Amino acid sequence: MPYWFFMFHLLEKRIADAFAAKIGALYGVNAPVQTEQPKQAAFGEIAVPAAFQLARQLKKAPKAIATELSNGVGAIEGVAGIEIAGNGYMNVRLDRGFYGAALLSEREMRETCIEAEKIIVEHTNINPNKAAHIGHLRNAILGDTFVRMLRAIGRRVEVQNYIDNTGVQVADVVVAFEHLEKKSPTDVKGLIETTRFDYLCWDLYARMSGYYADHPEALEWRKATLHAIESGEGATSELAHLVSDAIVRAHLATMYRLNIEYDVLPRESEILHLKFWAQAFELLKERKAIYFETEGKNKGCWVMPASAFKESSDDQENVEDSKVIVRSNGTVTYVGKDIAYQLWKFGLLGKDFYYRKWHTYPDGREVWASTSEPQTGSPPFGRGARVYNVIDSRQSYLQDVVVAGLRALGFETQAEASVHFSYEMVALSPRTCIEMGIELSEEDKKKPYVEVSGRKGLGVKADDLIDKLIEKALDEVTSRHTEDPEPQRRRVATQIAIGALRYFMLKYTRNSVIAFDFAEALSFTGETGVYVQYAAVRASKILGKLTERGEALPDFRAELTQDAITRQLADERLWQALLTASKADAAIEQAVTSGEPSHVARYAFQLAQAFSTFYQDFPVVTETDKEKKTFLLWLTTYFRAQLEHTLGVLGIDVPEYM
RNA sequence: GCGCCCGUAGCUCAGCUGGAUAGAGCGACUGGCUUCGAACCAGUAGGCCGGGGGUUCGAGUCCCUCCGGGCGCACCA
Repeated sequence: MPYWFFMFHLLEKRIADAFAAKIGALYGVNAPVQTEQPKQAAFGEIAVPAAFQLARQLKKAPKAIATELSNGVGAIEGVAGIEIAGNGYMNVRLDRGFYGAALLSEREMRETCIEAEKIIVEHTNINPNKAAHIGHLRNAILGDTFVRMLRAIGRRVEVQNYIDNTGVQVADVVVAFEHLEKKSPTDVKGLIETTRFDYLCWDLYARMSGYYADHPEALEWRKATLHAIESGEGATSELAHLVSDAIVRAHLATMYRLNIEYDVLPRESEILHLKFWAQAFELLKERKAIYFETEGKNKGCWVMPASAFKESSDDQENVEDSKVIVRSNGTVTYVGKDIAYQLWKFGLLGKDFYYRKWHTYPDGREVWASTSEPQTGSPPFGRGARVYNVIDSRQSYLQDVVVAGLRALGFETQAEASVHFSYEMVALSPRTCIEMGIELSEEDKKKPYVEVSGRKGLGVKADDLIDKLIEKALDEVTSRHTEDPEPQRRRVATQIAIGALRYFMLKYTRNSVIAFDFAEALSFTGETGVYVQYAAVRASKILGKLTERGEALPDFRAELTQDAITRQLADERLWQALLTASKADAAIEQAVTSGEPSHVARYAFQLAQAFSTFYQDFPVVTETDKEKKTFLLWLTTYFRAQLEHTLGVLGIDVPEYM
């Protein structure tokens, strides 16, 4: 509902409706009319290809139909004219004065009506056993941007970051502390306070993986540790909580550097202790979604039949493909727990966590973490109407099984509303591996990219990359503003670095593999976040220059009549600039529909390009014609607002200067 | 073996439910700062959209097939 207020959308709909009505009246055909953007600006603003679709049904030349329609459709408010082009396109030209005047008065119409339905977006989900790396950054930035997109169009969103604090990965670091390092919980507490703990664990985890490879018998330690962690008691369990809590704090700090915040941290330990799984298990058995296998390789396990999650063309059921949910020793697999968690997200489990406040961000937002101790005064979480799981595409098989679980339980609606928001991995370019001193095999050298591996400690740490970006940005800022105090320069440099990083992770579509390359990520020219920020800063600079000259910003609504706007927009360059700038909300909405944050990034870049050409072509403050100057100033403020709005959706700040 | 993803300019990538002359950025080459700061702008060169079939008024986009690359397919998480 809210986006019909956006001018471009409104006109598109108006045109589509008018044509649909005419087609109904003339030919008795009832179908929605498509509109599209013409390839070239010279063709007008909105193209209607309806004549092509009709040509077949009516057995009539497209051009003849187009002629009849465009003559018959009559006057549409906001439309200046319709032309026939090619062999049947109807190109619509907007009434520029009408459009400009509408935009000028539109501003306070951007009210957000928040929907009652809650959307849950789960992202980040990093194993709390070591520092975050660039792959995790893609997940978090993608997830956070999608959240911002949803909120921008008025949706109510809850951000969850699932913490697997009882898994093998945490256990391995605990094993390393206890057996390799001989550390007590007190020792580790000391390390947490005095060292870069997430980095320390990064190395320790890699060491432990190596140790297992050389000493397979050490896997017994892992088994015992997992057991201890699961029980929730004793020094080993205490150590595990110390490690995972400290690492979670480190991850949240890293993500906060990127303007990423969360609402709630559901933790695996509570899923265990509050017996979420037991509840889900009963449901799955009761509704016959899983069965007890009595023969074959899965003998003694509770399994989900392959037919539930695989579409096989031939109906011969392959028992080998079934998915084990409960092992023969009675323990539950990862997918099983995930089904329980997914049920909870929709409020279908019949159980809930307790929550304690984990952290309050400087802006006042609170993050809550699950706990098994009864608490009062926490806000409600879960019970989403729609759930997006931001998880890389390698897990699509498991995600399919989880959704199949919902479906098998009879929760068809919720299965439909479960979205695996998948994306491809971030790998390393061979060049970057060499730069980092990583040794590559002959085979790897030939590959276009090399997969990162936490086990091997192979990868780029998120904070290292951010630091590197900030230092580079600081050099650039310093070269332009030598006289400014260091903290100020650093603040600006940080905003630039984050802008560059977020944009870099967002400009690729979700299913293209990013071969991470330092040279590309550190680039501040061309299609980058920095370019977009620069445009916004320049727009502000114009307005700053004006006040510096002792001039005030005109009252645009009073001074710019529709006639004045029509006169100014007769200049094709200004019209194109305004048109591009007016499409921000349409771009965001389309990106939400297609689930593709890169569309917003690309629009932001186009917007900045449009501003940069405008900036080059029209000196604003020195303009002598009063009406023109007023118009140029308005366009500048409009650009500035749209740039800031779009960058905000991307989670990128506009620096005070650059 | 089965499933998913990718193949578009030298490189990195866009291309919305099939639509007009396939677009950006980087790199290369030409120009433009006594400035609302050039982290910019204007321009040039560069394409059998992996190959082959098909569907139709129309295919980079849909279907089939082949080739090349990646990732999954655990009683790991």
